[in-house]
Amino acid sequence: MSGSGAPTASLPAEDPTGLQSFAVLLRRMNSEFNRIAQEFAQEQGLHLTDMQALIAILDADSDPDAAGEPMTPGRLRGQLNLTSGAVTACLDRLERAGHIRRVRDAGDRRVVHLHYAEAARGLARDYFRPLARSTDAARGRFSPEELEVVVRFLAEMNAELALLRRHSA
Amino acid sequence: MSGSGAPTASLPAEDPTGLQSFAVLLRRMNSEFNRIAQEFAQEQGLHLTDMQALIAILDADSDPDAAGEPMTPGRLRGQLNLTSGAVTACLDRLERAGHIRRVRDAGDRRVVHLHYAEAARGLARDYFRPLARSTDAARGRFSPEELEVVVRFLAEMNAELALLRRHSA
DNA sequence: TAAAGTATCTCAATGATTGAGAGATACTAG
DNA sequence: CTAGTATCTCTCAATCATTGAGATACTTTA
Repeated sequence: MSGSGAPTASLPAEDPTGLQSFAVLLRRMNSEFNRIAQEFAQEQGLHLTDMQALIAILDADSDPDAAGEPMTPGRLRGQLNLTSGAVTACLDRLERAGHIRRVRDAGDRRVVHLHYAEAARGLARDYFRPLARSTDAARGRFSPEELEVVVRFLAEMNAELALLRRHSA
Repeated sequence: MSGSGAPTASLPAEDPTGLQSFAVLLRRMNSEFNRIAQEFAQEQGLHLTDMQALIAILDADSDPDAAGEPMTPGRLRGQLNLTSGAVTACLDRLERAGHIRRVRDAGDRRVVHLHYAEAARGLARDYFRPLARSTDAARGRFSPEELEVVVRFLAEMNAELALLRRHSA
């Protein structure tokens, strides 16, 4: 610390539940997640983009919560912040590797629905298993009441972040 | 959900503090963070990689907690999972844009220390401000005792993730 | 001093991403 | 029903970040 400009400085982040603590913890968690994701993707010969796309497809396809509809290239484009060309290339790679199938929608034939192949499920499981184990290990150290608090916080946090998303759009 | 292989299936994630809920919440949070980071980077004409590098440099340079030492290309390489060429290119971009300076270490002259320029601080502030606001908004809805629980959970989670990192290395 | 080790950089090749535009299909109004 | 407009996906040449082997400069050990 060079004690530079900012008059708000010299807060040694001593408050363990202060904003600073949260910022540090959340940032670190994000970094770790990303590093793990990237490492796994690399091991599988995939790119981080491919991995993100695959997970988004799996989520949409198996989770009726998201929208009930399977993923489409267009939605992926928005969700991953890619251009159309990049989405096509990414899906080409995933399809060539046998992780997904493209299926023309019967109703609107401009639309392509993205379905995962069974192999992709295994891949996702392999990816999530260690993360799940870690999460479970952490969960195990808290009482049900405490877990409820944590879940509530995460939900609130997500709601705020979603808000932030719209705000800047 | 096609009710495939796994005998652990058919958990409709009804348990609001179950592992499933945590997985979904954490994953979503991670995605949002990444999307926000990427959008911001794009607005600034930077890449996500550059942004991550810049933050790592800022953290190391201003946070004595990390190591006391400023960041170096070598450490960045490990932290961001890049090759040497990519690190050099990334630092070239950041230096050209005036965000960082490269300074040869006096003691070991093979080593380059990375320091941020003042402009970079402003950039980081602009990046973190909305995130801080969101975090604060969420924080505001919890009692001090509850916040303590959340912080403890995040810390535990990070500890587990760090463990995971070593395990796979 | 020689040899081995370490930190960073160089550069040609690779390949993901961009971005404009084409092609195909859907809606909407005359 | 037809023309016109909007939407969804894909194509393709250009761009540019990344890779990876090696060069360079410095340090440490023998």
